[in-house]
Amino acid sequence: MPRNFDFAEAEPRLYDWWVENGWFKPEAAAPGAEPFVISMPPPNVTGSLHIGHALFTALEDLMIRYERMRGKAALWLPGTDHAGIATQLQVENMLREEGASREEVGYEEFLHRTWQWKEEYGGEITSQLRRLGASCDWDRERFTLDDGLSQAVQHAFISLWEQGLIYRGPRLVNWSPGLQTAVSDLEVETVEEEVSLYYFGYPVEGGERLPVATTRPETILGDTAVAVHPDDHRYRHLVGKSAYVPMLDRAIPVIADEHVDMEFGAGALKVTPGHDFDDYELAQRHGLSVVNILNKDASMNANAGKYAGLDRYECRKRLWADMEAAGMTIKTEPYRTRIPRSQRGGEVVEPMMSTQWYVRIQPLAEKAIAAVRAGKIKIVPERYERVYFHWLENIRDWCISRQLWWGHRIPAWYRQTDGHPEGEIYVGRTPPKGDGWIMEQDVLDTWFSSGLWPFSTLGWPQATDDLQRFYPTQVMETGHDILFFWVARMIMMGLWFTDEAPFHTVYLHGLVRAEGGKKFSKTLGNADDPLTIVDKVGADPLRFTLITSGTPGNDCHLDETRLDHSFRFINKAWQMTAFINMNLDGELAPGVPPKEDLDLSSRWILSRLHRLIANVQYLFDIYQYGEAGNQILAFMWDEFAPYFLEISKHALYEGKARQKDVARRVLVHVQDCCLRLLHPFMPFMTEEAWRYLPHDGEALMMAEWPQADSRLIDDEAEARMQTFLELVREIRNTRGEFNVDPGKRIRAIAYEKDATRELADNAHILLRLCNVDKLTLLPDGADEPANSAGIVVGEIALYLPLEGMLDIAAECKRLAAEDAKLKQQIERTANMLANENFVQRARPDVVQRERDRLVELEAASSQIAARIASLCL
RNA sequence: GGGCGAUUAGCUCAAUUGGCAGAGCAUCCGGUUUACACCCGGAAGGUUGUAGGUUCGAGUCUUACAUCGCCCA
Repeated sequence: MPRNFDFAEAEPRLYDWWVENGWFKPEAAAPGAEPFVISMPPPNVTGSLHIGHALFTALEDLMIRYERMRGKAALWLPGTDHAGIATQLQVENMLREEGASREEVGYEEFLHRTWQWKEEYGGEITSQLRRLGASCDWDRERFTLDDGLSQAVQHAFISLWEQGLIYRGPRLVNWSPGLQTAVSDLEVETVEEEVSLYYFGYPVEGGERLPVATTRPETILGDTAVAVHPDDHRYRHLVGKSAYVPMLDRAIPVIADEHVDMEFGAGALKVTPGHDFDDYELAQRHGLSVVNILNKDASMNANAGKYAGLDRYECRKRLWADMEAAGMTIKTEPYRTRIPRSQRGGEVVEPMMSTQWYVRIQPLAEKAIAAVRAGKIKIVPERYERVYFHWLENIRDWCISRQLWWGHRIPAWYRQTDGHPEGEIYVGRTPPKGDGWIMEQDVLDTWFSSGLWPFSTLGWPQATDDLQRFYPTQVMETGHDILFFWVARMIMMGLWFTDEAPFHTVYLHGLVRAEGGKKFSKTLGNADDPLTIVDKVGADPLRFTLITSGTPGNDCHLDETRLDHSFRFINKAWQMTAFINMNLDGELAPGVPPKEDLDLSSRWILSRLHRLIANVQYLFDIYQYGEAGNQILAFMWDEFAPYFLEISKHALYEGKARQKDVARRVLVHVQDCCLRLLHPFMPFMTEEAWRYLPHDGEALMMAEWPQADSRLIDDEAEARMQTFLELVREIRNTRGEFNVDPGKRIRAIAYEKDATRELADNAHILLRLCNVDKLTLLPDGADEPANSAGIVVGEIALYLPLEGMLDIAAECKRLAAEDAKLKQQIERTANMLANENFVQRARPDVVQRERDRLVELEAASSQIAARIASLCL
């Protein structure tokens, strides 16, 4: 076995080997095996791997590998998302570099170029996932613009239309002037920013001025009313009169509405229904007209009069300057308010009137709420269920059309009637009979197709074999930041179209943050490329670190020192395997030796192991993978390696054949189980190391997941071993105290009784762990050993003859300190037991534990006292 | 304005139904014991954000507050 695990060599080799054997496919399981399916959250096809992908890969691959080892027909279905806006922007950038534009090359050519681009770069992300060890079924890989998925999208759209759940119409939408498309509410981020609040007097008939404040003066040009609160005695008398739009002199009414905030600004409100959502609603109530003053690129249109053609911000400046000159302005002051910005690109989004396609979402949302309420879908962590409900209960119709070229073209057709180019609408895959039908130009929101992902990837709407066998899926694992965008929409669409919850569990992970606590993202430019980490340390440490760095749903920081620690743990586990491997010799009977052959340390380590297995199982059941990983590490590094491996050297190097065999079988069993438990966390090292242990079966990834065997859990062995290990630590400390050379072998002496006889039977423990080569038992009443340091753990007292090295004064000081510590603990425990309430109300096992502890502490204390009496007084 | 999360060792984080607060890194001391210096043995480091409440017992449950972060309006 090689001295170190060469991850750079082994990772690609093992991955190819796994793939070649078809083990990533659900068909690798026994026929009729219960399926376990995860649809991979499809990364953007334009994207390259960032740390968030690495996290979901680590988690999902862990779940999949675990279930696969449990014998399930595990299917992790991978794919990518066409990411309408993002991809289109990439290709437009490319064209710009060539000095061209989307419009110049034209629709057909642009799509051609985009597909070309996708073919060239779209595979990058999936090849990166492979480097992390993702055990997905690549033969089933899907892309949201595939034929099959496109048909699913068309089918869904047409069904919703036929059910009256899709409508088209002019509404106020979030308009992205740079991208020149509508975006949904979710794609707009509002962030508080420092802006100016402009105060001015609105001219009213009769010469009065109605003071108004706005952060967007250019929208004055689109005002269709000025509103005051009906109870506002300052302005009540103006209601019903006309006001005049500054610089345009357009007459608009002064109206009264209870929604006007008398406290804000100067107390009156300018109403711009064409460019403000609240004003739009207000206008609806009052039957006001709507004026649009913007072009699609956010320059001013003809309704802006002499300002037409100006950019929105240029217009703001000019208009304000003109109003100032006209003496209409009052003041400007700094003001903090929330500015809506496009999630993609960051430009300020304008509410604008536009004709778009919408999903009437209420009926779908109701089903989605009911499914979670009824427990058909569980969200982990549970607290996100409230977030989910809140969003769905207040949901607004979903604007699904986008003015893009890259995406699923809406299957709708228009024909001119009575001079209206869109006078007649038909929805269907192909145009209806007759001439003059023109296909809709708009495409669908990418999330519309993503919403179908768990079933469209399996062949829906066709009743394929895969759909029948693998749908519904089991777990949806993704980031909590896309709970609304994606998870809720998948649940809505899944329930609506398949009448089944698309998965029974939603596991939401947190975001991986960089040093400053900022969200990793490409636009922030601080996303460390996970592959540079993989190049440096391999995929296993990255995966293990990501999984053990946080708890479900909570954000975590990726800490380099933890990464380093994971790397060293992987080396440690490799070295442990190497040790066992080099101590094998010939055939070994499989499984755990019979109980009568097991010595104390074997019974102890097997008990600890099976307790660990039970714990890990419990933790996996409640999705606490990080804690499970940490417990496996702690068991291996803090118990198995430093104690059992060391102790086993005695049997291996000096034992009889039978003892060697038992030791080997226990070592192999424990390490084999550990590698199995670790495999879902770190597939590469474990797979490679496992080959060097005796094993059945070809690959660890296809080996059985360990089951805790309660017959091997042995409280008594654990307790007695615990005492011995405490003695070991005490001896080490005492040696240190008196500067005994670590390499020097020393003796120990004890009075003979049951516990010390057992210790003598296991004297090799002391030899291997603290270099005590001989334990002498004295009969009762024998003289106390001279020149010895004394050690007490529970009822066992040991004397370490230290000849010239012992300093009596120092030893007395040490004993006194030890005694003081014991007395303190005795007091605490005694007080607890003296408390009637505690004894009567606490759980019996807790009370018993305290009683046992008290007995042990008192035994130790009296022995220390005796030692002090004979040595120091 | 409403909701959620976080606050634990110098730093990054754990702590499974409430039962003696733990790791890693950093710090200090000591070690080339034939699996591992990618290592081993030790030490130090805490009023668990603040103030109350429930309980025999609170990091954990509860109330209020503070600071930071996120989501929704």
